[in-house]
Amino acid sequence: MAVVTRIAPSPTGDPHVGTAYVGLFNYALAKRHGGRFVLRLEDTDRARYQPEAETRILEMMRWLGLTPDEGPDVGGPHGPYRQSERLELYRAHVDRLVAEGKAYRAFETPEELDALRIDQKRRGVDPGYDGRGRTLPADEQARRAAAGEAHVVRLIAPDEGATTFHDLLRGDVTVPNAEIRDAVLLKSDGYPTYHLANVVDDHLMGVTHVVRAEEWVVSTPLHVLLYRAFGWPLPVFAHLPLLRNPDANKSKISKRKMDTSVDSYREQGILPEALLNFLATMGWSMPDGREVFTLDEMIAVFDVTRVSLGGPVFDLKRLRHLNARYLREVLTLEAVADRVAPWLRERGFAWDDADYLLDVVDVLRPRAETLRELADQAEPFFVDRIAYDVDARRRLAAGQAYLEDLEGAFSRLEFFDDDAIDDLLHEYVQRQSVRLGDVMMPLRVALTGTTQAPGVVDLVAIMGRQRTLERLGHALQAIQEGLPDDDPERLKAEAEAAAKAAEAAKGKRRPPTAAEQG
RNA sequence: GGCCCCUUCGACUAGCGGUCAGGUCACGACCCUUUCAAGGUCGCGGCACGGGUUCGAAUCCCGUAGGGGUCACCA
Repeated sequence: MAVVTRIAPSPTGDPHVGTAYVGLFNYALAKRHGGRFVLRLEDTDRARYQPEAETRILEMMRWLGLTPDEGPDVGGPHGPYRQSERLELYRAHVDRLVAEGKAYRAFETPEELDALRIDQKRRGVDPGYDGRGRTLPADEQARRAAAGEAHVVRLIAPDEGATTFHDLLRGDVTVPNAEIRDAVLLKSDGYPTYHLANVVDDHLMGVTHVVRAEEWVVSTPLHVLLYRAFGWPLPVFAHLPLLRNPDANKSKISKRKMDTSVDSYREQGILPEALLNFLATMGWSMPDGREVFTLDEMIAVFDVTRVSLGGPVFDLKRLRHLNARYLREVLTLEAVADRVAPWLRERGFAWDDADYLLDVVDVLRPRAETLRELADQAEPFFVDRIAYDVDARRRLAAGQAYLEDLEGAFSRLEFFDDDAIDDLLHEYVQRQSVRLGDVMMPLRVALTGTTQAPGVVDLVAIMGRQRTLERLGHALQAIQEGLPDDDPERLKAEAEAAAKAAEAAKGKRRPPTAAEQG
């Protein structure tokens, strides 16, 4: 039997890392068995619905490479894949349950239910719907409904006994039926609740394995009751552990306590393959212990049974470290250059030949954990003017004499390559009988404006004679003028203004304002 | 609070009756070194607790504690 899994996100906000997490495992399970992966939008909460969230979820899946075989954007034999477009289906199924006496129409208003809960709390009784609507005669239910009276449809859940389901990861889970109330199946606005829509859709879409987050464990018995009411076979259930906040208690991951938006990580320069790899290690591990692996490598050996149940903390440091490893050892130099190029262009940086970019990325990639950091550090290689930070200015003044000598030496250097530069520098240092750093640091600072940068020989070689001499000239001038460029804030503001202007010029986001044009 | 689930270094995990309890991140030290990184070496640090079962328990059972989830006309 073909394996069919699904991810059923709710378009109510930013694309969530939890969706990516559960999506990854569903995708891997389906692909491992040559099955299908379905994406279904659970947009039945019209109060929280956000139209743009829908496209952002689809875009997130595309970005991650977890492309569904069936879904709202790609279609499929069991569509539509948007629950709001399947209302008739749910209504028909509910009608059937009502006709068979397995569900009933209940007419309590939300206010009445609130009052009931308050009363129950006061009496010290467990809160929850008490099934009072069950006693309303069927013809009475039908009459009031036909008259247009607002109502919901509830499932008749057994009061006695217990319901058990088998979880692939936890074994049998049993919940007393007394805990399962007569759940609302169809809301008064005609939309189904999660429970109904979920069961109906999973069945109709042929879902064989329901892999979802642990928060659904306790409602699974209700789903089992529904499957039974319809006379449908049960899918295999597996509940993944909940991703946790890095707080003391490890509570369920929430945007109140940490960044849960995949878009946000993308904007920070996290690579999709690093995020996937990271997510894969949350509760799961490669049988051979490898910690860096691709999606395909994961699929090749994926076994949902290997999922461990402790709630894994979403640790940013580990994500960043993994991302850094992708930048410097997993992806090829060319690939990293391709990834970072858009970030550089966004900053208004330009380069003539691809090799220049490659050289820059080559020296920077061991120093950056994200694409954003890489782009930030690349700035001195692309801008015309650099700003000197506090440390830099101190080192500059101390190195004035060396910089003057080197300006001459570099301009006279015949072959401007790595070896020649290296020789020149070391010979110079030896002749001056000073410490290497006394010369290198002022030079580094003159070239980059900061003390934390790649090796000087690399810098000079990559920047080339012209840019190197320009930088030295500018630095020497600055020193003579008492370092008037000692306001990095101002230069930064200028750079940002320039970048904004470049962006506006491209007309990407909006037309330039009159002020900007003038 | 009721119910359900979970419990190996600070974090992510390997382990599935006999291991000096292994790896990764983080942290610390040292090496390398023109700075910062990267890299290398080493270190720190754990089976929640108590009972069983067994010749033998991180591994099996029970209890306790702790944590999480859930108790909506949200998913």
